[in-house]
Amino acid sequence: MEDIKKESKREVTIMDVAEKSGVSIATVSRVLNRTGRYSDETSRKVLAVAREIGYTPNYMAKSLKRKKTEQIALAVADIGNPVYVAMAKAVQQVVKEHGYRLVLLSTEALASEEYGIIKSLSKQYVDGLIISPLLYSDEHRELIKQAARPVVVITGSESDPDIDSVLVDSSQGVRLAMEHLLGQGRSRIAFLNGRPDTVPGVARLNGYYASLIEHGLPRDDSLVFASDFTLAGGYQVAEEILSRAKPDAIMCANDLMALGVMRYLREQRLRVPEDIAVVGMDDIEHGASSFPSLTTVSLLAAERGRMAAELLLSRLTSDEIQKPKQLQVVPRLIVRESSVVVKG
Amino acid sequence: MEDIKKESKREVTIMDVAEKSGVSIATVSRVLNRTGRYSDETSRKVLAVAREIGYTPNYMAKSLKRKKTEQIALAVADIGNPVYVAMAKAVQQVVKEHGYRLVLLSTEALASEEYGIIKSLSKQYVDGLIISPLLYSDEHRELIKQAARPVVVITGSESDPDIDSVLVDSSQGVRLAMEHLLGQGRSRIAFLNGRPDTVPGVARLNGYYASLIEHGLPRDDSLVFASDFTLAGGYQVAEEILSRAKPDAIMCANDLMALGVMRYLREQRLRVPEDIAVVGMDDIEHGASSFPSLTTVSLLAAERGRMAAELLLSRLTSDEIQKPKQLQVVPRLIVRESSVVVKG
DNA sequence: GTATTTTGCGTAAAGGTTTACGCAGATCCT
DNA sequence: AGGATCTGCGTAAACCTTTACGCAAAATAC
Repeated sequence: MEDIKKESKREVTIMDVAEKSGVSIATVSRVLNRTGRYSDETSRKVLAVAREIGYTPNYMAKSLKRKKTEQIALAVADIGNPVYVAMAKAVQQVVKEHGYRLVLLSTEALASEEYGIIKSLSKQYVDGLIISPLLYSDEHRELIKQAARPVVVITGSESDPDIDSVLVDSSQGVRLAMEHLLGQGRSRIAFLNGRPDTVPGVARLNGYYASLIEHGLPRDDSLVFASDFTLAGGYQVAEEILSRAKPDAIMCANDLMALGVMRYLREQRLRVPEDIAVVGMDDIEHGASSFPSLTTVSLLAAERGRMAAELLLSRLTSDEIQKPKQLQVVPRLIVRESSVVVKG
Repeated sequence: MEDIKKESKREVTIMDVAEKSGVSIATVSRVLNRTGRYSDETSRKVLAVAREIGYTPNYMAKSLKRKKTEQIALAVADIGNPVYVAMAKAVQQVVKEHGYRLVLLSTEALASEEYGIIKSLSKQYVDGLIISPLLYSDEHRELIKQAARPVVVITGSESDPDIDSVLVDSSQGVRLAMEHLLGQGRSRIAFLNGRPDTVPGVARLNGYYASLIEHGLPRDDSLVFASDFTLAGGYQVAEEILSRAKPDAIMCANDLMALGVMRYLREQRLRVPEDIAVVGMDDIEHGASSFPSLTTVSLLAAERGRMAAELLLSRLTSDEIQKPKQLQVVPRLIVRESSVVVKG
């Protein structure tokens, strides 16, 4: 039983095509890229030979020379969250229309991962980056400003004026939802936050507090809970919310946690919305088809993805320097069954 | 108002580091890659300079020379399907442990996309590919065999013996579920397929038919429907299923469609499982927390992802040629509320 | 003390492209 | 017919690394 070493079959290069068709590599390159001048006859010959011997360009070499990869990256915290999937799909569509490819990176909410991506971005396999960081520290901002490729940030309501950003005020979104709940006669509204050290975590909690103040309600920290933005996380913390806060409504910082909470409530034979109203945020597809369907606040993830992609592409294709842009989108309340008692 | 052209600030290269630290580029490269021989003193100096002037390697040049990118790709049909997300997460974890990065590609179920990826794979920005094709034609197989980088296919129950594959017999999975439904006393079981021209579409429909034969039931094509494996698709076709087939159970080819169907049933005030039982397939997280929770068949997506990743990495790291492997996983029935009537 | 090995580092080639430049021949103008 | 312009193509440099090879100096051996 002998070990057979891999024979490293040499790749077929542009030189092979050139030789076999009796022209120079420059000509082959011109034909293949439809650039410069060449006759119809040589074009036909070169293309025929290329197909015959199965030539495909080496993108490493190509982009080393061109300083372009025709790829862009989207870095999100957790691809398990449908809201990022929706964002990714929107980005994908836009970049594809422009002949770019999308590379999806999931950072698992690790700042170190994010730093690494931004830092080595300069010479990575992408021409630009869209990043939606869960955390958005000074270090992020510093790295992004120094990054050697265009970066667009999708984040909360405030960014750095020197950084291209697509913003949404999710604190405002929470206020919309709170207003709705209060309007439905709920008075003891618990708040289930995600990780409180993250951008959305901070913003949404602020929205909750701001809303209480607006309505002259007392701030009661025993009504505030935190989990991790996942369905399982919402499910786990639900018991504690019920036993400790005894609320008549639960405002959740995102839809996944809201669905987790509703699952627990159902298991406890509690009726939503009759016993407890539940509201989420993000407007993921599953919220529309859950039972009861979930009242939520849309932060227009797809729209923001589209805007970010278009902004990034405009940076890549134009070679004039333009002032950094700050685009904004406004949250929208979507009322469904989980928060409105229908009188039979 | 004048157009300011981007000044293309020259990247800092290994030559800059070499010059500033008074050594040759070879030495810098050795220090940076911890390879070959160099003294402690030069190491310190080089590293200091590199950090000072902010050097980061150009991966294009590096991989052109090394013929390695330290990246692998996972191509799936639809990243909007949570089952692929679960798969991706498992792959991500494995490759990360080995110092590789995962690039996620969503083909939107287009065979042409898949062909393109496999073809140009040889000189793309990845060292290997894991692909879970919705369609799996002869052309796929041919291209995969000729691909210049290792490819692992995640697909149904049969592949090519010359291709590294991770398999699961989803037809068997459907039979498990059917057996369960029949055991619950259901007799008029409709089948909601996904796209029937796909690998899973064919397999699952076959499983349905096989199951009927096993139990001596007549084949009734008016009970068979097709959609597109999405939640919205399941929702849309549900009305037709009800009006045309009048079933007492609906076997869905995947969980997303099952959730869509359940949503429609609820809107129609039909009780699941009392009026109609519903079973899905894939075991996505949302199925466990839907109401009622969804009986399903797990095809062990995460496990298959893990296996595929490990297989691919073993191909990449060992340089002995080994016979292609066919790994298999067996489906598992998961009974939940949507198919079992509890007597109160 | 010389002979051998080890150490540290530099030179230069290679990896596969794209592209600026230049040259010869064909075409056009007057 | 002589000059200018256009056309098609080749030569060679550049993109930034890694690495085989070789050489001088230092360390070790006897």
